[in-house]
Amino acid sequence: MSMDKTFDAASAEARIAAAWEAADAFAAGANAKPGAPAFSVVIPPPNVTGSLHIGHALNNTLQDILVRWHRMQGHNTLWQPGQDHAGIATQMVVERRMAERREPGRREIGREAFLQKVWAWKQESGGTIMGQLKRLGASLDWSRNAFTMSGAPGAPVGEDGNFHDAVIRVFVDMYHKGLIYRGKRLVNWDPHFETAISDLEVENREVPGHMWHFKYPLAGGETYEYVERDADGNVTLRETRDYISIATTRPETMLGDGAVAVHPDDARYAPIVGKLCEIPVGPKEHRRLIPIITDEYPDPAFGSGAVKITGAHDFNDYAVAQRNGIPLYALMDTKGAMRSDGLSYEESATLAGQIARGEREAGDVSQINLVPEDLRGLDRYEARERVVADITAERLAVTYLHKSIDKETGAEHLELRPLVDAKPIMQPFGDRSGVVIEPMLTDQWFVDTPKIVQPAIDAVRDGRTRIMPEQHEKVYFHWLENIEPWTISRQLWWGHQIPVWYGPNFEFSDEMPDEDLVKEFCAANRTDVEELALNYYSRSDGIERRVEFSDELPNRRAFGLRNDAPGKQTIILYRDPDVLDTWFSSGLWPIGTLGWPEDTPELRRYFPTDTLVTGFDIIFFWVARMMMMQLAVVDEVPFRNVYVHGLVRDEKGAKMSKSKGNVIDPLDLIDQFGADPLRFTLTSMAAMGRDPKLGPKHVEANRNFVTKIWNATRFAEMNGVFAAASAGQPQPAHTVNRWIMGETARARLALDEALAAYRFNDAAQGMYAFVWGKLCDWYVEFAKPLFDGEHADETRATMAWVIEQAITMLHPIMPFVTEEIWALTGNRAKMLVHGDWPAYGAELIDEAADRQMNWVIGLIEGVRSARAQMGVPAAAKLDLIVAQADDAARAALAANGPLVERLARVNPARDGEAGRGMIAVAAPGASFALPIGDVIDAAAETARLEKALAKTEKDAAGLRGRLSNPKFAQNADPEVIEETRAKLAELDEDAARTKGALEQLRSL
RNA sequence: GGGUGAUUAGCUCAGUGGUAGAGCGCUUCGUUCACAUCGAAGAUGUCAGCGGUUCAAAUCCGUUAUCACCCA
Repeated sequence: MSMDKTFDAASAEARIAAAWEAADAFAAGANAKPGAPAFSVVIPPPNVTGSLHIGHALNNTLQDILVRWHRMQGHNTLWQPGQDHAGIATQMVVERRMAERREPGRREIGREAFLQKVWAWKQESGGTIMGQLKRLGASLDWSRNAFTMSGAPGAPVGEDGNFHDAVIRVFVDMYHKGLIYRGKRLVNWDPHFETAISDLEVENREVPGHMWHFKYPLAGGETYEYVERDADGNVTLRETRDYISIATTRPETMLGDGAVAVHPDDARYAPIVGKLCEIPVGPKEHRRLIPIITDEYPDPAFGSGAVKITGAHDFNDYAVAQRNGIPLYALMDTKGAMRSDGLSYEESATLAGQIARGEREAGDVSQINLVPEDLRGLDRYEARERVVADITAERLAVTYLHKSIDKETGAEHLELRPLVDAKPIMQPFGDRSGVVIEPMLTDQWFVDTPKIVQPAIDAVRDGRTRIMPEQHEKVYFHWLENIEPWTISRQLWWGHQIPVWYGPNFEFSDEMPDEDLVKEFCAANRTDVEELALNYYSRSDGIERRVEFSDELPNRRAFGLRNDAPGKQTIILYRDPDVLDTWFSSGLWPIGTLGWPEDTPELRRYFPTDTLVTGFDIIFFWVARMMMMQLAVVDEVPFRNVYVHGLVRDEKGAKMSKSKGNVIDPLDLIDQFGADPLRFTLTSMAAMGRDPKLGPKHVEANRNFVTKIWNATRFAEMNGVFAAASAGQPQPAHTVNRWIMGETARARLALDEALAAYRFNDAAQGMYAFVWGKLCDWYVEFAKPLFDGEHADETRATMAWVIEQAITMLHPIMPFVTEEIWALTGNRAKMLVHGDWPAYGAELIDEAADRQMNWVIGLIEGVRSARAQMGVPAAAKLDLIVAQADDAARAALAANGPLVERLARVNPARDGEAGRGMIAVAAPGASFALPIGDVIDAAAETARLEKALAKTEKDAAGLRGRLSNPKFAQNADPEVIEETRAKLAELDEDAARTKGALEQLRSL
């Protein structure tokens, strides 16, 4: 057998991955020792439409390290894979595909047929990311692959999991506990997908916008004195006004204004609070009047200090409207166009006027449509232009005087222009659709999060779940402590349909608002619903009633009842057409993937899970919701640790984005360098609380690390190291071998400590320093002269062991190359993926060997440095004259002579005197001289030594100053004082030797 | 506006109180059979500024500046 010069990642990775899979190496409980503790991790389920990006690569590398580490320790390990069904994204992908194929649209083919197409798509293309994770080396238990829509009605064979049952069961339970309710509230509405979305699916971005300033005339031509003052109270403006000035970025919503609000302390508007003003849009004859009210919300320093209140189209305004009993007039339809339904503008304006004057209770205002006929059906942006144009034409825009000079006549020209500020404004965008989100007043289902939030807060406060790094706990608490109800209904087809059926309300009255005319029945299936319904509809009125299900949404005022014959009625129930937010199902991921609501062995063994590894961007989306849901449903935390990693950025620290074109595809990096270097790079950058900045350079550097350890193994193999090796831990006699075993133990201790603390970067960098800096740079070099001597056997055994230990410890980070080396270097009973994690520690550290080898390394470095600085040709072999040496130094030299000779390129040491033509090298307890011939440049040697002396003396002076400070002696740790003394003594000795060498140089 | 974090070598970053490190890059040298995807040697720092606590501060506290992210 002989090894190639480099590790061929491309061919080896596929082969090794196949071998792992064939051996079921990643199955739950694989390699578990009897009675071993469990270790379980659930993957943050990637989106079924997704493909692997660099963030997934980081996230899954870190999880894989933890999982492989525990599995090798013999723990009963499960890493649970799966995907979520991504309601909006998937529906979008499938609809787009249907359009590309010129197939009839979703509404034409109907819900059931559409869902079949989604399932077909899922089975065909939904597994992309899972295959990509395999390329990364992720050791997930693929046999347990889960899906948040598994087991839903219509799911094809092979998709028959339990997840649907779990989701429905939770909804029904929470409904009956009063934790889920239906209501009309302002929600984020995506006009593109025509569905509600949660606030977390909204991205607020600053975009260029405009601020218009308009005059709302006071009712009946009233006037008031408007006074503005500066900070000192001096009047800066005083004028009589017959209007109040309003600033807005959304003029089209003026049509739905219910009031104008000013701050209660704002003296400028005090004279007109409580009066009515006129909205300056719409047909002149039906101008609406709205009240001027006070509320804490307006900021007197912002704009004019007066704010128009459009409760149905702005979240802040909604709150003001709620506080002050201002009606909410909806202006738009589901596509974000101006409404065309409901009453005529004239009727609507009349009713609204009566409400504003207090002549009429607001009540249900849903039929009131305050969009003038000429604007109905227009897109919201067209409507905006029209409104602005109309107001400007009517001279009700606030204006400023624009001065220009006619170039030809030189005449000064004054003109009033409308005041429009171009300025950046924050706008909400749908994170999937990219269109501007419209706050909309709609009927939706909500989780009453304030009712279930406390256990999730407590669990982190009392440490049952730990979030790392700690700073993210603050984010978690802050969000949960200010939590809003969670909108969980979506106006989509792909998802878990809400298990609520509607029938007629038998307690209705004519005054009831529409939504109370229905009776809700919530149950997991039709049988249960039928029972609930029959229970409700059985009256002692002698009429026999049966229940029928329908998908048709009946007319609300006459629905749900059919008289079949005298004394016989059929109640028609229809199901809520909406589906649940994908995150509602993902929130149940830990229990759902383990088989809940069944009481499965997996649930008992692996729940609660150990560690959740995730990005900070989904702390709210996911971590907080899983905490709330699991605690609400099974009264247990879903995981004990949450490790939050950073966001992978490009080399310059910029966020990766398609539009910037700086996206790094992990699969490209794997193709180019291999999965191991990518994994190692991401790991070494995963410092707690920092964002890794990744460039191909880094990956290349770590590919070289793979090559390095590969070649160290190749060297060992060429020297018969593995042929001779016997299994087990060697007990060598030679200092070099004893030393490297101690270094191996140190590496093991540091690695386990780092991994236990989730300090992935320390784990990777520690192994890098050990393998390259200790094993390759020194041990392999030291071993070369030993392969022929009396210590040849033990050196081979030690090298075999050290390499085996190194690849074992590196396996969690770099599974492929280590598995390959494992197979090439021995007849193994099992694969390295199931290798035994080492447990040795400090007992392998031989302090004497340590001291001796560090002395040897120091001497070799001293000689090399002196040679290089004095320009001695690299090939020249010098004599090594021992001018002076203590016993320890002599012993070290005697034991390691051949090593020093080889690595420092010197002849065997001999005693002698330093003299002409020699350069000086000092080591602890010894002085050496190296004759380099008569051509020595005395000036250069003097300069070299003086430079070294200056540094030593400077360091020594610092230490001396510290030691001579009485307060230091008084306050510092005795250990620290002792260390400082020892260090100073060493420096003094070093300085003395160098001085001696300098004197000698001068005297010659 | 509020919150959080960052600021350390040319670059990317480690460094939780004892006098500063790594990788990459750079300079010089090197075909001795593990590796040129390598080796040896070398240069490079007001640890953002200011103030404080301490025997001792990159590290703790305050403050300023700049940048980034999150939330309004």
